[in-house]
Amino acid sequence: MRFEAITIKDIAKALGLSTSTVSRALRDSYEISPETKEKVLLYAKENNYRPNPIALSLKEKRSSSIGVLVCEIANSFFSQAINGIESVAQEKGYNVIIAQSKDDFEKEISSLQYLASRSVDGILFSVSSETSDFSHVQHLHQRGMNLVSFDRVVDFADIHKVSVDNYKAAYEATTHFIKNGYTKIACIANASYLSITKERVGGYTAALKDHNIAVNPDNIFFCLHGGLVYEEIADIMFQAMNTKNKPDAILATSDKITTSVLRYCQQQNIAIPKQVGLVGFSNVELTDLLAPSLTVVKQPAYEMGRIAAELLIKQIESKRQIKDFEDVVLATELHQRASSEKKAKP
Amino acid sequence: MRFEAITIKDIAKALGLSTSTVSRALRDSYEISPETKEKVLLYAKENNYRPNPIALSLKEKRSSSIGVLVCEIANSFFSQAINGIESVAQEKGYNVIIAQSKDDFEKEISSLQYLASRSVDGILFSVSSETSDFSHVQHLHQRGMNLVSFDRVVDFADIHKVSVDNYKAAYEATTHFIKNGYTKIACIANASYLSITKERVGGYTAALKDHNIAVNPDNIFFCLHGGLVYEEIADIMFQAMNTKNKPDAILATSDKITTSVLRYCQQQNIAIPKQVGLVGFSNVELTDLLAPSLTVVKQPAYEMGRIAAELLIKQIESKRQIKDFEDVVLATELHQRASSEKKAKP
DNA sequence: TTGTATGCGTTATCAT
DNA sequence: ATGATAACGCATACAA
Repeated sequence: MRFEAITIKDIAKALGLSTSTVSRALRDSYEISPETKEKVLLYAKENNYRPNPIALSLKEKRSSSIGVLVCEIANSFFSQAINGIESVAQEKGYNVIIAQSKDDFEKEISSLQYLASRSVDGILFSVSSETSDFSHVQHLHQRGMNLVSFDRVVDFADIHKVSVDNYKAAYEATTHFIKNGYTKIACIANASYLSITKERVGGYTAALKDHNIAVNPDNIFFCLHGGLVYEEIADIMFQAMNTKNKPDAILATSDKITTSVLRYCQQQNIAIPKQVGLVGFSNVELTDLLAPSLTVVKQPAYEMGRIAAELLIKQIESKRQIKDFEDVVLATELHQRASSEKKAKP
Repeated sequence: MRFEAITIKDIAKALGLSTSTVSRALRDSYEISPETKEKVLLYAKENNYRPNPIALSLKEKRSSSIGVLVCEIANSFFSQAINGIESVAQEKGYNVIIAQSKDDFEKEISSLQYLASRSVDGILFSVSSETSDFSHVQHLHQRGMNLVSFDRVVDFADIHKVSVDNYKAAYEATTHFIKNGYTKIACIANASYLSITKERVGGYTAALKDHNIAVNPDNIFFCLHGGLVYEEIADIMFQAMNTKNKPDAILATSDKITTSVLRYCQQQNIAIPKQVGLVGFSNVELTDLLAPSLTVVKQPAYEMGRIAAELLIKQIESKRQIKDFEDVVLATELHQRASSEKKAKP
């Protein structure tokens, strides 16, 4: 036996009514007699009737669900963002469907396609660090899919973007170093073409300039981390710590970079912040516990998720209103045309 | 303009064919001429045709999606489990729909109802720590919903359960203490009625007994943590560390408990493992980084998620086969009845 | 080889 | 106040 739920048809058959009567009774329509209403409602409750959301979706051309594409669910930054997204979706009556890109461009495309093929009303997405070609996103957008880009945002003029104030965070972190006497500050960032990277590096260089410290390009490191974050960071750290102009501080501009730098320092017995200052972007709750001397720039992932979800749902629902309005106009036109034809005929 | 995708009907109209021909051409049916097939396939590709999964769901009475109910997405244990679930779902062509119970019994019921109302083919769930009444789950099960219980499992005979070997893990952790000279070992566990708690405490007491150490009930602490984990653990720690028979080691039997104990020890300047030994269950990748002296029992959340998802999908698909078989039998019967009636008639 | 008709569950429109 | 019917997009049994 499989899960067989009761339908309007079943209720109608059981009570000797038509499906339309039952449907109207369930929706508490004014044109149904109180007795019938009561009968139907009672039967529905007793038999635990639930409208079939799929039939509803087909009819209403919407699914009441939103898709979320992140590179990795188990990344604490994204899981917190999803948490925020889910909380908003729940409030507004939407389902959340999750997909991962695993930082793989091909998987990103196929996941977006999958979500887009009319099973979701809108998509929240964070592009993978591999992604520099955004035509797949643009294509979806042109076809009218509701999209909101978050965290690692795409920079199209007309797609909503939600991200933390990376510039400000990096600026403040760098200033924090300078005020504490550090001057040779290295910056380790993600892939250079990502907007978050540009913003963070921008804040870093601006802070240096504002304090009359020359920006040394050799002190800015980018990484692509195709799954091997630690090894990549270890390479960068080795490189950085073995130059003649060794940095005295490091700005680690992402969660994974921060923890990797921490791990490297621990393995190499590099004391923080005595031998090298460190400010890291992080969401991992334990960071301050494990390395009390580490200054952390908290990324408000949960709030970002909430804001992005609110934006997307607002977009979905406003577009639906416009559509409804257009339908009314169209219907009126058709009606007028029909009646004028009627007049012309006899 | 909203997202308007092309349908079979559109293709049929454009090519002057019927919808069924197009449908069959797309499914590469043998009864369609090569030329027609080619025409249809070409047009479909050019116009980026995607079948509407919702219409398919309605027709096939399945949604190709599975629901996952956890208490908190942002909990690293669950986000890793979801990661595993998603990877299997992806392989098998299923969507993953996420719901959170936030450790709230009412929310757990409503989320399950929501997922169950025919929008998912099966549900993977981990009950909230508040849950001791399982009638909502049992009800779903009786109605034929595919269910797999994971992590915090329910103990019905006929619902699949997937969880880590908690007994063994706790047994080995406790033995580890004993071999290292600790004898006054306290155990901090979750709510006492949870199966995972019973297993973990069972492993702990068994290890003590097997090494001829008396089990002291005062050394076993349970917590319910309705959102305030740290405060609760801090209370327990204070209580434990201020008895005349102060424990020399602590077995922390969950992720959150482990990190809370760590935090408490740090705040109170209790050195680990010199003043107090600690073995913690954990999934947080940083644990070994921040407290190198901490022994960690890794919980294979990802693998658990994969196994649970595989089990659920297998269940869904085998049940579908049975249903198909029954349909064939039924159809044959109807056919035979119809033909015998035909014979009887003239 | 192709077209027509039906049904999945629901609601809206039109009829009674 | 209630019933019959069409439509949403798709697949398929049946008809031609």
